[in-house]
Amino acid sequence: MSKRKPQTRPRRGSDQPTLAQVAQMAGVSPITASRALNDPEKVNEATRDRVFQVMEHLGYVPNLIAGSLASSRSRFIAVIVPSLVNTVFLEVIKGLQDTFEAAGYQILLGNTNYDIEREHQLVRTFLGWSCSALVTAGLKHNPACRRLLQECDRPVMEVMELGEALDLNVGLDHHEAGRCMASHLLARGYRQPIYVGARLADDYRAGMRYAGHSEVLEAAGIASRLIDIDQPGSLEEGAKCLERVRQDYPDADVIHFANDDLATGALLHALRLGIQVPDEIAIAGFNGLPLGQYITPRLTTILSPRETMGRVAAEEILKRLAGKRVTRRKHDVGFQLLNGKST
Amino acid sequence: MSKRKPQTRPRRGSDQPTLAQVAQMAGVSPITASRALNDPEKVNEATRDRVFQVMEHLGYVPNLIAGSLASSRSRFIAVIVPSLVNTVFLEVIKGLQDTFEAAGYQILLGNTNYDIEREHQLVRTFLGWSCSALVTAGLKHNPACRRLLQECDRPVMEVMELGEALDLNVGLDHHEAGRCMASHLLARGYRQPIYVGARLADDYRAGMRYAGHSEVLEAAGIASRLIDIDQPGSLEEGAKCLERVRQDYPDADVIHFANDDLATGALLHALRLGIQVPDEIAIAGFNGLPLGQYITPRLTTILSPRETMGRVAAEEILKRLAGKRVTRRKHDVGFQLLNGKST
DNA sequence: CGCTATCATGTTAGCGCTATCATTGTTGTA
DNA sequence: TACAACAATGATAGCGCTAACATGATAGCG
Repeated sequence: MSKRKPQTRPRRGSDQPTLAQVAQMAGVSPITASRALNDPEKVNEATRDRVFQVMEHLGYVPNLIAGSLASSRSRFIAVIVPSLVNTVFLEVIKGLQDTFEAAGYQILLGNTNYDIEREHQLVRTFLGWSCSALVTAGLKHNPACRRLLQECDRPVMEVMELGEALDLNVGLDHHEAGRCMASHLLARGYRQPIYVGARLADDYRAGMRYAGHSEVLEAAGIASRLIDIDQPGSLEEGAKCLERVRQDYPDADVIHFANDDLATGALLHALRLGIQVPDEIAIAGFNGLPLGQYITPRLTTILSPRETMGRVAAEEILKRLAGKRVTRRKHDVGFQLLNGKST
Repeated sequence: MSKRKPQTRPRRGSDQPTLAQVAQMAGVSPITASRALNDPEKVNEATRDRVFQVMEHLGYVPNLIAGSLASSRSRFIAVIVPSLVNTVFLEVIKGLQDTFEAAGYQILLGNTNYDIEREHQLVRTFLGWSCSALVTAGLKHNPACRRLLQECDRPVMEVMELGEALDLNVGLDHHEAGRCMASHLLARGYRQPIYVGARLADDYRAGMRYAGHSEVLEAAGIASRLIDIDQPGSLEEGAKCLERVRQDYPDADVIHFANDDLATGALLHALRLGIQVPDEIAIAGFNGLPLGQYITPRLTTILSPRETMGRVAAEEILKRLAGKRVTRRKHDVGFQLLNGKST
């Protein structure tokens, strides 16, 4: 028998109408239909209207995958965060989202769960989607991931903290924030402070704040003391920590918590137990969450401009993508001491 | 008259290595290299190792866009929520994310900002990315969007509330939740309740809870009263509402808030003003956020299983994508009355 | 030994779109 | 009138990958 030679092998992906079909019905070439969508000014108005009418009629939905492949541009922005539980990252994401969505970009969200290998995997995946830029929380990456980011030839933005960045960098100086709060505590007369963090190995930015805190204390001749619990920060853990400090370090006159969740938990628990804050023990936090600002006594904390961080990061990336020369690679969004009544 | 020369027109997208290059270096055909990645069992182990070695050597990153186009499958899941500010949606997203990411799917997150036209636009975009399934918060869509969802021929999941769904549906009965809380309030002896919501036109699920609330009250011969503020729910707005109720409705004996943010704000404000809760006025909320459960008096509220909702929704979709017959299209995740000390 | 089943790999032809260059007709202008 | 400049559209050839089918080698079996 005859061997079947190159015969047409049907293989339609979806049964959606294609640009080619639209073009044919409108009596134009596919490229004109394409231009009507992506470059409307280059197409005669009458033609354009006709094309749009057919699109409407057929319920045409552009296949963005095909378009991206052909143009090797994807309008994706990769965003990699270590956690979605923490509202801090959520607010950064929101700042990014609002800005990028308005500019017609789609965010690809990745969550590493504080696993640095996972980050590498996510970066690979997102590069595979031809993302236009990458945003990652923090400056810590494994070597392979760092190499990928360095060589991927598109804007790479590291947010949250400032330091030796690969490319763009928007954040705040956590070390300085730790110093700031410690100085405040000293100025208020506290001499037996204790720092309480939650999983500092993961939340290494809290560790940086502790380093700043220690530095200031030691300069004043005071030894710094640390408790690092093995639970994510929460109201409940904050309460537990308060009790633990009262028991194990009865001389402590102030607890400097790594975040507002812990601090607020401790504060509420103190109220409940009838412990006078700040007279018996003072409490400070970090983040400036609404909650801490809404209880009495108002929590002393440091406000981190989270949404701003996302917005600024997005704006800088957009500038780069628009081909503008970027003068400043590093943006310090700063922080603000909220002098409450808990210290 | 020589027309034109079909001369080769170079056009490389990125300068990344391609599968073809990998294949050539490994001395196999492209399809074998492709199989080594996507169907490892179908390739001889020695060959596979050789291919992987070359990939490693070249720093090959698979172009997922090309792969998706060729296979018309994308491993994207579209998730459309009306807001990112509200932690409620965040927790649903988290449930979705964890489950889908573990199954190798990537979430495409869209935020409508309570704009129903925007939802339509997002659905179009996401269909353009050949997403494998769509998840939207709520059952309300504009007609064009509804048609798209109906005809897109892939799993469509509507989460948050139960009702007349297009396809799959996971959520809870908000009307019943409203009834539940109202019954509780009646049982506790309150007779002058007032319901306070924030932007009920947007947050229509809170409106459904109000409907349930009214129904129960009216059955008991009590007229229902409503305040609908034009701000998103927050601690601060909750506090303002408390004052407003005290002034405009001095007879009110309980405030049933549409959410815990408002309720907690009111509760904290009452503490601050020295108003006795629940003796002078009782307070109830909805959601079961940790905060409300962590203050004294503990907030009476209804716990909505948010992360569970996301997880169940993802699991149902995955079942469908795996080709399993889905027996139940509708999943009621229920809710739980948290009987606190504020009522 | 002939025959089928299975494995490992290859050939060909797209997926649906856009970059690049080419072609036509129209207008401006010296 | 000649010619450049432009506006509108089209022909062709990919983007990088995989589906569908094909092939050759080896194994299994009565």
